[in-house]
Amino acid sequence: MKKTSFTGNLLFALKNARRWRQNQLTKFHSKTLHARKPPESNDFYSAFSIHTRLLKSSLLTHTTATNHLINRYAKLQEIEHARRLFDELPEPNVVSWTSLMAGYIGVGRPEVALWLYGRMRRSAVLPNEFTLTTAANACSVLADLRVGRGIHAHVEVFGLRGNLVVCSSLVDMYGKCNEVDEARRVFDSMSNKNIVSWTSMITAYAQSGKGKEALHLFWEFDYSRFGFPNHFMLASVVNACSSSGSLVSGRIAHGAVIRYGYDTNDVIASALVDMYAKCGYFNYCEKVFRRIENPSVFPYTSMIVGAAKYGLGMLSLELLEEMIDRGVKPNDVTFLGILHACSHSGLVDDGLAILESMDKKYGIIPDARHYTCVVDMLGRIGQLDKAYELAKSIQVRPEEGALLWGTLLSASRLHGRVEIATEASNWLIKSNQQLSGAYIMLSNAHAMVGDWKNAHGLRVRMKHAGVHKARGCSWIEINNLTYMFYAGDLRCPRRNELLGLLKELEGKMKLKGYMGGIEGLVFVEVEEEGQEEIVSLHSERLALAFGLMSTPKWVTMRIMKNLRICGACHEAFKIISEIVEREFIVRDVNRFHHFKNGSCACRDFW
DNA sequence: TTAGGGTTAG
Repeated sequence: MKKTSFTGNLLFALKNARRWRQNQLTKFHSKTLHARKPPESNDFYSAFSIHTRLLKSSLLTHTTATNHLINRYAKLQEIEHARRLFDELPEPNVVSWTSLMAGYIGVGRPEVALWLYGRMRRSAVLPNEFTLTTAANACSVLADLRVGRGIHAHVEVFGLRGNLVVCSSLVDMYGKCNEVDEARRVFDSMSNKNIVSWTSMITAYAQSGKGKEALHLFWEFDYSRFGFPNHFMLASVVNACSSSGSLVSGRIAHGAVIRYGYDTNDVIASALVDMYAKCGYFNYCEKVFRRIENPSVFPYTSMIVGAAKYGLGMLSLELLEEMIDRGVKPNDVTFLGILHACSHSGLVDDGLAILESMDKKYGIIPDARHYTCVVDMLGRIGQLDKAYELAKSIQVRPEEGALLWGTLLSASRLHGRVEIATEASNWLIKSNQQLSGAYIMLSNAHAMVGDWKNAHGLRVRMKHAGVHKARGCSWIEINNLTYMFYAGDLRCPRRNELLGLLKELEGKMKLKGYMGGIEGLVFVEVEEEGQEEIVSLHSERLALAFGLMSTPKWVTMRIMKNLRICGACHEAFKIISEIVEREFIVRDVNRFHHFKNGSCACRDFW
């Protein structure tokens, strides 16, 4: 069947869903009936008993026999047992090395797997396709591009570029390292492909924020050759829909998920909850979530984060309580969501109590990301000194510090704390992070005290360093069309009408207790910075003006520079779109630029 | 005897 569109592909899938499900059931029963060993035998005690037998018969120096045991312990995540057996092997072969490497990845220590690979390369044992796949997998987990490229080179050297599994793992590795073009080159070079390689490539696009490209690739996926999309692929497609903010595609994908019988699948449900939250339909999030019989930590976290986006911090806290009552253990990301929710709903005391309890009650040690949320929380309510002290007390790597000090910079700018903003900017410049914002901030700080020479000097330094400020923009999809809004764009012939509406909305917002204002956000009227702030204000203020937020002052609904769109903005933009000219409607959204960190912006579109 | 794809934050 010829498929020409995403919709076509999904409709085809829906039509064949029943046949496919029947097939799956048959396969499942046949697998169960013909299974040689019941799964219960594959546990630690059975491994231990084999271990004892090998020990008694002095076979622990026999490579093949011991490999079985290493592999079994590795799969059971009993890595210390596997390691001891390996260390005692007089002649470990490629299987011994690969099994142990895979074992270390399985217990969340991929760096040890790569270290073992290095040791193996220095020994007389040569890697095979299994070893290189495992090594590429370790690089994926670590997002280690440098080592990943080395593994790719070894794939070429050992003549394994034609191996389907090896190449799929390379596609995945490049995708996880955010080198999506490289992933595509490997994908295109593959003469053999299957559903896994296609899923890897679709996922690479979706996870790099290139949702449109992911969906385009999905259009090309040929069901008749590779079979119907499975739950892996559908989860990625749903993720691609949220990444592109495409509600229309998301709903169609949801239809396919239901008909394939995956709607209560934990992982897919998490992706659906996330998609509806990002596309502005929180009611749907709840519907999807409540259909899951026993939600794991993933859907709970998606819901907590979704509620946080809508300023429903109390709901996020209730969900945390609910999951704990049901015996679901929150993880580090759950707490990020909770702290984010507290920060955006002004629940500072709750947030601080949660931070305190993370380690004590749940055994999760807060890291730089959690502290960044707390700095954000304190910064939003103007407790800049506390936020600054906290930021200073945390030891961070430059990448982690970019977010931490960038957050502090935004908060100090918002509250007019020039001295803290200057400290934050200096940290960022010294660490070579977020240079444009830091330079502009420092320049503004000098300008504020009349030091124009230094203010100008910093601008010149910024130019010399090749640092440019991205132009802020927002976009929203309505009826399958994408509407773009640029900061400070004066080309709209009815801009006065639009600005009048914004003014009116701002007035309404003030009545609701909003204390901020343009003067509080921008110290000196600097073109680039002013543009960015105005855009962020548009979305935030519009959302607040519609009275959809529970605690307006702290709710931020930034849609600038990313694709997270809230329901309130959606409504607001619907109204605005009625008064702006058609030239603001953009049909081709394939030219999105993407930042390395996964956030997404559109530049130079016009 | 050893290998690949999906979800949650900012």
